[in-house]
Amino acid sequence: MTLTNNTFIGEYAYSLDSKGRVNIPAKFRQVLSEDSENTFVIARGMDPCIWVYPLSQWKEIETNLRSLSSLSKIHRTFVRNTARYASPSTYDKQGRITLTPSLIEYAGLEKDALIIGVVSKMEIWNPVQMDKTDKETIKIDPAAYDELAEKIIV
Amino acid sequence: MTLTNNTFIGEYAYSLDSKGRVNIPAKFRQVLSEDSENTFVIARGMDPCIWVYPLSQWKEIETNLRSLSSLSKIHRTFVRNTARYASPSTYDKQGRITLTPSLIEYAGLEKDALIIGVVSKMEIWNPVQMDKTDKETIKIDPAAYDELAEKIIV
DNA sequence: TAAGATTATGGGTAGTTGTGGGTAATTTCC
DNA sequence: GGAAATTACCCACAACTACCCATAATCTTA
Repeated sequence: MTLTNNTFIGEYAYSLDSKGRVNIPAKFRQVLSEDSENTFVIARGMDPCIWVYPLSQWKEIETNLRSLSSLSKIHRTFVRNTARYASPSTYDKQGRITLTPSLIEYAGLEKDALIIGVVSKMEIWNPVQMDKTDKETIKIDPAAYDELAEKIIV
Repeated sequence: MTLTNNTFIGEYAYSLDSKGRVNIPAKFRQVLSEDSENTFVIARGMDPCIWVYPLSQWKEIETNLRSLSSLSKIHRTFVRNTARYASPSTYDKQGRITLTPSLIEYAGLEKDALIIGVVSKMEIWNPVQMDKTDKETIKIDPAAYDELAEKIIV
């Protein structure tokens, strides 16, 4: 079965080893496009988790960041905050990437790591934090969902 | 793994030695394009930090500065302030560049130096100053910030 | 069901990287 | 021109990282 390139769905439970390595689900590695050269870019997520981009996708973000002028304070700040915690990571022969201590701390990762495919990228969560975030999410305003409905069909 | 030339991301903690030298992260040296000949240009940043450009990129900036007319006061000032404190620095066999006393003072650098890749160049900060700036950043207009994020982030 | 292939996890090792300091060459200043 | 200070270049060591191999668990296929 051939799935769409660079499209990640599903949830996987892995463990983080003492060297800060996590496995990338085999299915995700298989759909990673050739031009990403076995490499992902890890970065801070908007939620307390790690975002993992295919390299090719990250390069597009870089291109967009380049278009922002350093003369503008808000642009400078945005570029810095985005690039600062990002780091390329090529998976090894066993299919693992190495996370940076800074990102491990940011996501509050310990032994268990939950990898979730969110279509264009993936997220790495501490399962405990994911639960907590789930519960908070219930409180989301239903009106916001209605607004969404106008943008996307499920 | 082939990363994009002259594109710097990530954060690194280094120390400034008694001779005013700092290490350039190995990853940054690896992506520095050939035509920069192991050389960076250091300059005053808009924030209290040092901006470090690949030589090749700095040459482009020089070209742009040439195009600004000296008839305009703001142009004159901008060109003067940009050029004034700029200085080329080739890294040694260990990968270190030497900073000028003037720039070390401007950035308030002491023992610790935080090097941040901001895509087209890098920044060298005193970690304490970076923290302070981070906290001030919270005051930035969140709506404008979110708007930027929507344009850039995937 | 059994055998083979793939996948997840742990650990060892050689090469790379970061840091300190030394020495020779160059510049500055009297 | 010569002494002092500065700069550029070199070596050495400790820490770390990338790469490799081994093993157990899981999945695939005949």
